[in-house]
Amino acid sequence: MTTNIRVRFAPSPTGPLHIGGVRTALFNYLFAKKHNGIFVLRIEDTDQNRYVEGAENYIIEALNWCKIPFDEGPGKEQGNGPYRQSERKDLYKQYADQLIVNGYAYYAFDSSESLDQHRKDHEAKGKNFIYNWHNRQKLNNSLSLSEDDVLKRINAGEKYVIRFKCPQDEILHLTDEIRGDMKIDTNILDDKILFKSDGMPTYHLANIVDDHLMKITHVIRGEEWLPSMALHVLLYKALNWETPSFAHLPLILKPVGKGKLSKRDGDKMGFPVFPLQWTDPKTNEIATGYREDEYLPEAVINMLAFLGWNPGTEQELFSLEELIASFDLNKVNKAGAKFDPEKTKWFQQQYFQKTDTTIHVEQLEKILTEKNINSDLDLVQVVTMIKERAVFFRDLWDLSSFFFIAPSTYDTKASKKAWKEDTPVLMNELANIITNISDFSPETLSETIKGWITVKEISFGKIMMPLRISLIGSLQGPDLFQIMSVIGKDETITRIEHCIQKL
RNA sequence: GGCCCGUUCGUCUAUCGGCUAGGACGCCAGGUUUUCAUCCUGGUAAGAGGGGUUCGAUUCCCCUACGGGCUACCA
Repeated sequence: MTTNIRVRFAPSPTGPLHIGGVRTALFNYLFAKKHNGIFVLRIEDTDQNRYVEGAENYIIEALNWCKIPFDEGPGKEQGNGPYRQSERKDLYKQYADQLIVNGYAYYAFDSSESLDQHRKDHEAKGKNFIYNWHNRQKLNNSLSLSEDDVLKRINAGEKYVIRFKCPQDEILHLTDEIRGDMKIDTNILDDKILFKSDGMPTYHLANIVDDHLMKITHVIRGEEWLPSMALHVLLYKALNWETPSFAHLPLILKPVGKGKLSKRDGDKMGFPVFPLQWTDPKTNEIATGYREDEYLPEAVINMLAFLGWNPGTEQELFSLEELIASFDLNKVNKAGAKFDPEKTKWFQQQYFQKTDTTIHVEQLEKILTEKNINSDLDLVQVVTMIKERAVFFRDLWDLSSFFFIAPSTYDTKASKKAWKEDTPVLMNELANIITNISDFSPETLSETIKGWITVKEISFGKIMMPLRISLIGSLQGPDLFQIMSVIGKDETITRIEHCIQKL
C-alpha cells in the first residue's frame, strides 16, 4: 500500500482565474484522479492588500464549469481545513518561532524603505543587493544585533519580519518531475521573508506549512515557482518534514509577440483569456469568458490539456476520462507553449458536432423564445440541416433565421450575379410548377424541378441561384429542396413572388 | 545586471543514437455539395548556430545566440 496521492491547486483570490491557472488546476486534477488521489483547493489569501471580492467564488465556479471539481476545499471540509490561509493565520507563527529557536531563521528590523535604498545604491554601482550571508551582519537583525537590543526593540513594539537564514556553501540537488535534476548554490539565494510585519506569513512559509499539514504529496504548479523551489526544499529540511515531489509546468505564452499570456492579448485578438466572464468590482470592466462565448467546457479542457502535454499517440480528442487514463507527468513538456485561439476554435467545433442534436434543438428553441418567434416548423429537421455548419450555439440562429423570417432584403452581390433580365419570367413559371406539386417532399421537389429545368434546356444555375436568393436572400445555406419542404408550399411561393417584385 | 529553466514546420507537438523527421491547427490547391459552410484528398513548411562524443546525431556534452521565468514585508 503506497501513500495516498494528494495534490492541491492554490490560487490567490486576486482576480479572475486565467486559463493558465485553469490548466494548472487541470493537471493537478488529472494527476490526482489518475492515481486515485485527492485534489485539494486552497485559497492563498495572505496578502490582504490584493484580495479581490468575488474572486474565490469565481475560482470555484470556474472549476465546476470545467468539470474538474475539488475533493477538499472551502465548503468541502475533510478534516484538513480550514482551506483559506487567512483562516489559518494562527497556525503559522509557531513554525516561524520554531525555525528561529533552531537557528534557521531570525528577526529583521530593516524597513522596506531602507532596503529599497540599499537596492538602489547597489544598482547604481552595477551590483546586486541580496539580503543573505554576504551582508546580513551589516543589517539590522537578530544576527547582527545583541540579544538585549533585539528584545528591547521587540518589546518596544518595533515592527519586525522573520527571515530564513539561508545556509552557506551548500550545493542543493533538486529534482523536478518534469525537468529532472538541478543543482543550486545556496550562496546565491537570499534570506527570504517568511513572516511579515503585519502578522501574516508570506507565501513561502504558508505554502510549506499548509502543504505539510494537508499531507500534499505532489506539488504541481507553474514554472514561475521554479526559482523558489530551493527555498521550499530548504524549509522542509529545516522543519524536519518530508519533502513532497515537485513538478513545474511550462507557462502559457502570448499567441504573438513576447511574454506570457495576459488579459490584454485576449482583448486585442478577440478571444477569452478567462473561463468565465468577470466583472471587475472596482472598475466594472467586463472581461469575457469561454462560457459566455459559448465554448463547451469539454473543448476548453481538451485544448488546455494539449498545451504542454500530449499522450504520445496521434489521438487529439480526449474526454476527461480519457485524459485521466492517459495523463502522465513525464509527458509534460518543458518549454512554454504559445496559446493558439484558432486551435481552440477547432476543438470547439469538434465538440459542438459531437453534441447530441437534441441539445441543439433545445438551444434553438431557447433562442426563438428569446426572439419571440412562434414557429410550427420541425426544429429537428431544421437543426439537422444546419448543425454541421455551426460551431457555436449562436450560429444556430444565424444559419437558420431564414427558416423563420422570410428575407426582406437581398444580398446585392448575389443578386447581381444570379438575377438576370429573364429571371422574373422563369421564376413565375417555376412558381406555377411548384404550385402544382402536391407531394412536397424533398425528393419529389428535386425530381420535378430538375426535370422541368432539363426540359427547358437551361442551366441549373439559372434557376437554382435565383430560387436560393428568393428563399434565403443570399447564395448560401443548405439544400434548397429540403428547405422548401420544411417551410412548405405556401411560404415558398410567397417568397418567390416577393422576390420577383423586389428585384 | 544576477540566477534558474528552456529551444523540432508560422503555432501545438511526435521522435527516448540509425526516419523520405510523423500528426494536428493554420494556409494553399483539387474534389464533393449545381450555392456557401461542412466534409474528403493532396500540398506547403522544422531540428537556432558553432564545437565536441560516436561508425552514425534532432536525440548525449560544452559554448554562443535567442526565448521564458524569478530577482517585493505579491502570490
